[in-house]
Amino acid sequence: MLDKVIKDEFISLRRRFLEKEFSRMNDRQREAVFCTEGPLLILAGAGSGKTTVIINRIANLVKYGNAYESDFVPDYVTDGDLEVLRQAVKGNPSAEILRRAEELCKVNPCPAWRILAITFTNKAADELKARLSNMLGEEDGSEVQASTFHSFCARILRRDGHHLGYSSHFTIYDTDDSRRLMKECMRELNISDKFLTVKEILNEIGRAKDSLLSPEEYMAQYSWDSRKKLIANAYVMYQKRMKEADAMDFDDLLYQTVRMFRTVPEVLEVYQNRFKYMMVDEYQDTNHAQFVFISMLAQGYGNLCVVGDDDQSIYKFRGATIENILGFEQQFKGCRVIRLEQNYRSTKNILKAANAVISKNVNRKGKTLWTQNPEGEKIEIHRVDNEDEESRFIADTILDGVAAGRKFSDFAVLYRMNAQANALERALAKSSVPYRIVGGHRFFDSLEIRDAIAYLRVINNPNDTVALLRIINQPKRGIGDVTLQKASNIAGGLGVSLYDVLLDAGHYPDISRAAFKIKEFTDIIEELRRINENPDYSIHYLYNRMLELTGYKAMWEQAGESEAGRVENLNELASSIIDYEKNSPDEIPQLEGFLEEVALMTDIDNYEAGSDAVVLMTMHSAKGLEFPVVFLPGFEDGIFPGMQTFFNPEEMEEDRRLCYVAITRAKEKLYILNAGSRMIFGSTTHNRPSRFLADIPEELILSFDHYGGGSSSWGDSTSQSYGKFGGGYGGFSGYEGARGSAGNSFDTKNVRAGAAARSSVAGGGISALEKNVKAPAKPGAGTRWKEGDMVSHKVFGKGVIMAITPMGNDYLLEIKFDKAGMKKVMANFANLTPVTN
DNA sequence: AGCAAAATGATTTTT
DNA sequence: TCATTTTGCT
Repeated sequence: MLDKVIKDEFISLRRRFLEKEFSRMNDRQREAVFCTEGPLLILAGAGSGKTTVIINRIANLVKYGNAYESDFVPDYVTDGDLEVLRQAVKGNPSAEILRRAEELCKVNPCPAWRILAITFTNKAADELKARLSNMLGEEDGSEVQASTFHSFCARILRRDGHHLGYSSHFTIYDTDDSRRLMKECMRELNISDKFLTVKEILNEIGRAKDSLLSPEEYMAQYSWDSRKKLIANAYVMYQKRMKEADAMDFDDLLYQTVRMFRTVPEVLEVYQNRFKYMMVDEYQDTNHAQFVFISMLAQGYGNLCVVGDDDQSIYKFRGATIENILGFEQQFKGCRVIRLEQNYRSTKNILKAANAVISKNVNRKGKTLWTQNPEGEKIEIHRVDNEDEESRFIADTILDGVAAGRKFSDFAVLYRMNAQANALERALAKSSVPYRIVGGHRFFDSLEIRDAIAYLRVINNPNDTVALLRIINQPKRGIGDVTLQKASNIAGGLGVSLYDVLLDAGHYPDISRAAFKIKEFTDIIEELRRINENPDYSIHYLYNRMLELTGYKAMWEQAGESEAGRVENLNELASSIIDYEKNSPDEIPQLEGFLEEVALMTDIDNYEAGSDAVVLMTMHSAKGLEFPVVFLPGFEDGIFPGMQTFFNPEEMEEDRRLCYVAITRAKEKLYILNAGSRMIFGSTTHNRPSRFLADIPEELILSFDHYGGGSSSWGDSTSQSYGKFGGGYGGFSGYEGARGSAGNSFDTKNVRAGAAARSSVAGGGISALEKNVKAPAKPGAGTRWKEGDMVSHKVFGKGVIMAITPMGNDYLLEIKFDKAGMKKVMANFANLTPVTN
């Protein structure tokens, strides 16, 4: 039995040694690193060194286990050992001393493979692995299970999914595949897309899966609601088809895994026992299913650490529930909470602005970031005429900055909508500013790439009917919809896959007419499948053969100059495949592996700060990144915060969080812009400055007003003031112009502004509407209305317009009809004709 | 079956 | 505005 004095000194020395080991972190961060046991919530503000904490925490677990908080002392500790520690904690100890000290300070170190680290992006997972390998050595570093929820679940399901009747080769469907499949289901169930759109149904199914409701449970729960009953039917058929195709969508990956954990406890136990420590990054972005998934695993050892920032929860529309992070303390009793509030990224001014904006939110844990960084420059807020001026201002400011010694890559432009990128792109190109757009149209979403991938998917899994239908007549092979419809029916009747039917199309009289053409197609696929199964051939060889044999590439090559980009993309995909083959951990890289990577990949993963170019991306995509100078265009009510947020406080809070995220991307200088008028989606809007601007304290900002209501230069006419908002803003919030509409339905989701609303609002404001000239007679081609006009309605008959209210892209008319009485109708949908007395 | 014209939809999108 | 999807026609 060791002497208590020795014990106490040993423990205290061990702590000092560990503190020295992790001395590069601040106190809070270190506390998070050493807190290894039980549930832990780390509230990590923007730029607070969150990733560093995660990495060091894992490193600590692998190297020292739970040594810091443990009072365990090994029996063999001698006076000599104490001396080693004493030397190790002061001055510059020798390597030998250090090595022995490290040995002495281990308490239940955890093997790297028993640590699970969940991230949201592949990029984050890869980064984590790279930095861990760097810190712990390749050996341990690569053994830490760092992956996304989805790829981790996919791995589990490939191994154990047979319990649910899935093969280990199941295909992963993306949203487009799901849409196609749902369209099929709706056709068969006779659900009109006028009544329920594909999107609505898939959204609802997504929510059901997120709530872990099976089709049957969903049906039972909502049997009283006829609309939901229809959705339930669609859900049932959709899941059935997915199973038949041996396919899972993104939501299935989690939903099915949890379902399997519930029904087959032995499988769950395997994973519970394996993972002694678990960490979840970006916890504020988890949804309910992910919460249940991770909770189930955590029931094993209970060592669950989640890291996140409730103020940066911006993916509610993807199912993220901020309640997961807000309620963590309730859900995991005895949980410890550590706040990381010191920011290492931004200036004091930028942080103060961010704090001020986010403090207006009610639904939050509450955190105030602080920094030791300098005060920094003030935030510049500029009001300009329109989006072209806005873009020009940004281009000019960047050029000035570069002239003053900055790099192009120091600048980022973060916008709310991808559609805002167009104007920026034009201006930057005009000024020869190198730029890069991240996100928006994704490479893997382009038509030709999706087709090419669909071919590979059919080769990999011919039961993948969605992929098969996508490419079977692409290029045209004379296999039309009618034939495929019949073939599908036969397949359904026989309980086999569509491809099986096609394989011996000759046997079925219904489709025998097309049998020859079908055989030509299946012969090609069979040939390609043989190539795929032959280990002598690489994936990229298979890919090239596929492009040749199917005639798919030739199709685009013959399509002329305008489609040259598609051919380029097809070649680009070949490089991706070769890349995959090079980097694949497998001895012989498999097509299946490539397809899985593609299915779970996004373009943001490819963002690297490599080239010296200005970066353009959405505020969402920018989360986690930082730039010396940030421009935030489009700070206008109706754009940011968006229109839909006005009536929905929760949405408003989400947009406010997004604003917080955007502001905190800036390290040194922040420019916020807004335009008096803006052309978006083909119609012009007139907007007031964003209400978020009012939240930023005056003393932090420099305000410039270039808004001249038509003047196109800010050179001389610039009014500068050091208070808030230089001049008065003219204009009104409303819309002019859009495409014409001939609709005569009252279905609000189809509401569109028609040519009827097109006008040049010179004087600004509703007055322009009121002053407007008499409506021309042609309906739908320039018709406008004013109060007192006599009109005729298809259903309601004759009436007089009593009131006009602008609403969205349209106008709400209140009409007193002779027979039908007072009615409210949308101008562009009422299909009114003027009545002249 | 295949084409051109018309309609449609558009916030954000870690997988 | 713009790309893609649906439609209406031959």
